[in-house]
Amino acid sequence: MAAKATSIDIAYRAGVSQSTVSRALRNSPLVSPETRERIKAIARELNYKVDKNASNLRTQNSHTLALLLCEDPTNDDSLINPFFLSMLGSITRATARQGYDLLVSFQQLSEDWHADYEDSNKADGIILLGYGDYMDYEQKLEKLLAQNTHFVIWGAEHNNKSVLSIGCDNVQGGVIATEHLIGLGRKEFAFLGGASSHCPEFRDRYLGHCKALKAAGLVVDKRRQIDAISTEASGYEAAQQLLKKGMVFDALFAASDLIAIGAIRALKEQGIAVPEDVAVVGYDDIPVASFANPPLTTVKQNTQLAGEILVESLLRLILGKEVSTQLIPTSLVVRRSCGAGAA
Amino acid sequence: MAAKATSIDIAYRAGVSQSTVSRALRNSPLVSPETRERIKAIARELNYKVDKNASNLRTQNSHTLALLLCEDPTNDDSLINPFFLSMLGSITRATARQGYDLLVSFQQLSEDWHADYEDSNKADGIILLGYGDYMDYEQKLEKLLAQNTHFVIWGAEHNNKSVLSIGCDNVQGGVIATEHLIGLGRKEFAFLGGASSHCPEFRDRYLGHCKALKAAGLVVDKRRQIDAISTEASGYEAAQQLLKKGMVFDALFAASDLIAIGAIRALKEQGIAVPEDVAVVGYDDIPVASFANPPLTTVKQNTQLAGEILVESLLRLILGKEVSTQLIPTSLVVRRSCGAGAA
DNA sequence: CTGAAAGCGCTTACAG
DNA sequence: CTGAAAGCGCTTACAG
Repeated sequence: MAAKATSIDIAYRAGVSQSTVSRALRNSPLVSPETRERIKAIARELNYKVDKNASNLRTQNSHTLALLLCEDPTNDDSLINPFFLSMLGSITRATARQGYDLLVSFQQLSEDWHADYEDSNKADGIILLGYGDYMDYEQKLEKLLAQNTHFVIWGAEHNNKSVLSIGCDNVQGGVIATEHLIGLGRKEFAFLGGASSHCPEFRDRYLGHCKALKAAGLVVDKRRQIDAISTEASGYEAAQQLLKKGMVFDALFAASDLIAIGAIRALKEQGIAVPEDVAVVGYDDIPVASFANPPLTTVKQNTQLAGEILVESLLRLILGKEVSTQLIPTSLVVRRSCGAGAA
Repeated sequence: MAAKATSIDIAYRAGVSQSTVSRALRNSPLVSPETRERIKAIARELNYKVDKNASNLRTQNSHTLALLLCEDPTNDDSLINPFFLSMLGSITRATARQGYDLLVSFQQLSEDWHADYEDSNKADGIILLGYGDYMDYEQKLEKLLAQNTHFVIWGAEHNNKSVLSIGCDNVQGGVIATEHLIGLGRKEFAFLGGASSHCPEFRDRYLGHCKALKAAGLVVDKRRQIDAISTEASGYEAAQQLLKKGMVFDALFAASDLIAIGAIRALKEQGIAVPEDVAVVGYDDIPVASFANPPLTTVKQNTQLAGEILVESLLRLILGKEVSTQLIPTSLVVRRSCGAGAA
């Protein structure tokens, strides 16, 4: 394998200094167009690429962002939440579009994650992507702040206002899902998913849910809210609990699609028809949602936009520009599980 | 923000030379245990992290791998094949376990991808992950080879033997799916998915399918093979074509789960019961498979193992150790769509 | 066991 | 417009 070409090799062939090569390749106006083209031609020929380690060392920035996926350690069996996949896709694209590279890693594997990337100059900033429970990371976030690390987290607004967070408007999502069901004539609601602040996304969805109920003059019955985590099994169990308690309801709003799908299975087993007896709406619009039986009406998060805003905000933060916590609106995808006409 | 600490700052505080600091932090046996601990304590206190750009520049390797997702440009709407997500997860984990970082990018966005990472010393090697059709990349692969880039591709064995490929044994997958259906008494088979070498994974699944049929003394009817790409819509359409041609069959093997799900929809629309009239087996075991109606029997690829082997092989290649193209065995996940007893 | 020194390949003031 | 030179922060022979 021929040794990799350096700017000195090019300088030698072009008969100029190494500084000129560097300038030409960076399109500096200080170098004459002819010289620049000649140098570029030689660079192409030698398959030259600027050594990022050297240029990053010199300029003290890496043009790289790091994405940390903070997952529940429960589902480590290579089962990533499909919502994250979608986010990963849009973040990857947004990062590339901005001319940055993206390092990806999982939180579990690096005890020392809070410092790993930016402190070692491998990344200029960090995106934290996790579902819900950032409480566990509280201390680590503090440390990140203390170290002046540039980072942005996905999710609900954080208690600490200095933490920049970008997330979908979960309250609004809860509202539109509930309003839709109310509009279809439903009156007795159940909600599956955590309502504690330990799970801020779910809590906000529940808050939106309650807000819409109150606005419509409907009862909020705390007994019809059952905690659940975002798995099919948990949704199944939560719905069973609800039925075992003898609760009567004609509408069910689940804090995630997986919960909704598990709940539908439990309802069906008890001979309860969806949507005839109970209308169901989920949250996330994961790919499975459209294949559920009946196809699931759900609140969709705009992951495309979310990824772009995450990356853009982080970049602004890195550049010292003004940034602010943002909420991204959600939209309802109507399918059959809610009892509306749609296919 | 306090300037980042360097090894010189530590040396100053510890009253030793910078060389000694570097040695201590790298656990060199050349430095006395007491000195080492003292230096490490100071490093911790100052929140010091080795500057990767500097160390990589010096050692000329990056301890980073790059993952290039080569997707069909058709589904760029942040819709990544869930199979890739699973692979991404296991590759990320395997990479971290080996002490490497992982850069992720999508092929579409970087015209010049073949050279981007390794040539700029940002990565020591590249993993190419794509579904099927590497023909489009043929030239780029040649270039990678010519440049002596370290890379490994996911998928079927490549014509060019110098290309290191790791993939699941698609022929064997086709065999076990078909044998299972034969064991259930099915006799007339249809196959949905490309059979040309343009789509090597699908072709191999088809070859395995035919192999099993022949071994059982059953007919291989080319008219019952319809091309399809890995989408629900394509599967739906392919099944419709099959029916329109008046083909009779009691078993259907689809080259992917999405194709199978689309096909089931088409069959149902024609009043054909699955699995009673036609038993169906898919391929991939994507999350949707277990939620399909009926739940889909499918061939599962061991993504966990695959990710590990990809990473390990690439690392061996980088280190100049011996490596060889490998096939990973597949397994059948039996659900209801094939007509076997399982739930 | 430790230190002084070279050098990885760039970028960018500084001097013409 | 161009070149000579410094320096980014490390690692590692070399010399003790």
